[in-house]
Amino acid sequence: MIRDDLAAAVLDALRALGVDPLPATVAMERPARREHGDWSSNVALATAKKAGRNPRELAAELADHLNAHPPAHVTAVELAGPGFLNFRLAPTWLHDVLTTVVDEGVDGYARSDLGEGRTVNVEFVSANPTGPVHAGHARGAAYGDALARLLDRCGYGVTREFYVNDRGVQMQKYGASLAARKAGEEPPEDGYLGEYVVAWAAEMPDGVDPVAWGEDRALQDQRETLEAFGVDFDVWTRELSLVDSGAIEATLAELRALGKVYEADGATWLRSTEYGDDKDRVLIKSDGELTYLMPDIAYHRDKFSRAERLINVWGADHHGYVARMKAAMQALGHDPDELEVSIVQMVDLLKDGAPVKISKRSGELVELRDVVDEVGADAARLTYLLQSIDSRQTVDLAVVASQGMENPVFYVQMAHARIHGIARRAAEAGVVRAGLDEVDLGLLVAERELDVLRSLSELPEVVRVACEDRAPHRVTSWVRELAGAFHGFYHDCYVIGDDVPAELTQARLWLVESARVGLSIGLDLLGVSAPESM
RNA sequence: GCCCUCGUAGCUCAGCUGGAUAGAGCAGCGGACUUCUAAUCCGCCGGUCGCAGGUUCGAAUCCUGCCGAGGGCGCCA
Repeated sequence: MIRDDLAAAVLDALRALGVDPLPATVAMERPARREHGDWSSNVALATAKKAGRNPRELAAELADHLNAHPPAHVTAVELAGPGFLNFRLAPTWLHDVLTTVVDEGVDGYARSDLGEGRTVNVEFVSANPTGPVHAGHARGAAYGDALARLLDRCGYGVTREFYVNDRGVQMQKYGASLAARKAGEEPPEDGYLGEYVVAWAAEMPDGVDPVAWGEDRALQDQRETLEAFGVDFDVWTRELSLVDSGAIEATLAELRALGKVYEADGATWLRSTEYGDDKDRVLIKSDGELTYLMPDIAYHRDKFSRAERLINVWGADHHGYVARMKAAMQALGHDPDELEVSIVQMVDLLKDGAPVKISKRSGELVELRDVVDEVGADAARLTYLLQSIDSRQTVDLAVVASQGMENPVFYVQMAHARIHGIARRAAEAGVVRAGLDEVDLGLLVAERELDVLRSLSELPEVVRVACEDRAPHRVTSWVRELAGAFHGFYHDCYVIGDDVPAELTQARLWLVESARVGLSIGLDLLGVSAPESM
């Protein structure tokens, strides 16, 4: 890659100039301003002090040396500002990018071995099996799935997992609510009041256990809805299966053997304060019932037996739970850093201009199924992936459903549709794309053309950083940028036409192909479809 | 009181882990269609990066303290 080539050349120059000590890394970056060249480095500023040199003088000497021994594609190296080195490159470096993109293709370009084949388990959504998946779950669903896609592209062995909390009082209340509705009665105190309970109760056969039947019904609904949203899980783990397998007992026994639990006030406690938690936590209540925490510890222990690293996607209302779970894993001998928790901040939902409060118990909710039906999975997913999970998000369903300019999903999908529009036009005109090695990419010199290639050149870095930072929204930003560059190209540079020379048409067809590859990769990472026409 | 996240243009948000004159989209104003989709493109307008210190060649970015918003501090899940 050009970045590494330039960095290596700078390092050689530093060595040739006798700079000591040499920096561990040479930073190369894309300057924000075009007049600062195609690439720049702050290496003189960063190393001058330790080497006992004046930054500007050092930069000047480096520039001289590099101009005397220019790396491939470099036409000029300039000293600028307090000691920056600005590199100007011939467009050939971007033609190389094009070749790389189309050679490596959708499957190969912007892939990395960051993960080195390590296994990672991403657990997300994990809605209780007491009702449908609602809009409150959707942000975590879109995030978790996009993160899994990123990890996969970066060389991790990924498992998408859904944890089913099918044990405990909520299930009993849910079952009782179903039974009451079936009998034509109101749900009990603290029961589930949603309309869906009425509908499902009407489906429920006579003589079945309402809790077990209700769980299956809810899971079926959740699975269908998530599938329609583009999210497929590899593993669904039921809490009851941990009871049946003895995993909970085994985990408790292990913690006891390790001396990490004690009895007090009639309850059984975990010594989580030994590992940085604020207070010790109850595992078994004084009435003999397990807390939520105990099976969850067993569950995480189980996940660690199946994957080297765990990533939990939790809502902000669960962040207080992180310290105790990490403590529990540490007590069991795991490295707490191998348990990551991505905290997704809350979503404020706006429907018809008014805020919607989500509450499954009261039945006041917007089902994800309805959102997908109304606005489509693509628009919904892109909306949720528009911004960092660290920021609280306001989702206005009217905006997501709109086909106007305020909705970015059409902007990016349109770019992809236009690419295929060009292909259709080429077919009509009888233009056949020649082999890449027979085409003169040197004809691609217009700024609009080069902008597309510049954007494509950044994708591998974007994917790597997005993966490392667990930040799929960076991919969203990039996709919008590439789409913008492509629309500009599309507007100004005709690919097929009487006044476009045949050679230029050929070069541009390959440019279009490289844009198609880039857009396909980006949209796929987000789980957004790439339509061929709109 | 303690912990987590956020505070950047009228609105919604980026900002590549410290770089040069802080960027997009929307909204507003003004332009561009005989040609591959005008669901597009171009220009203009718009900022004490919450406030105050600190770290250094250099801070929206890192540290500390305040202010404001949201979330969390159960033998609930």
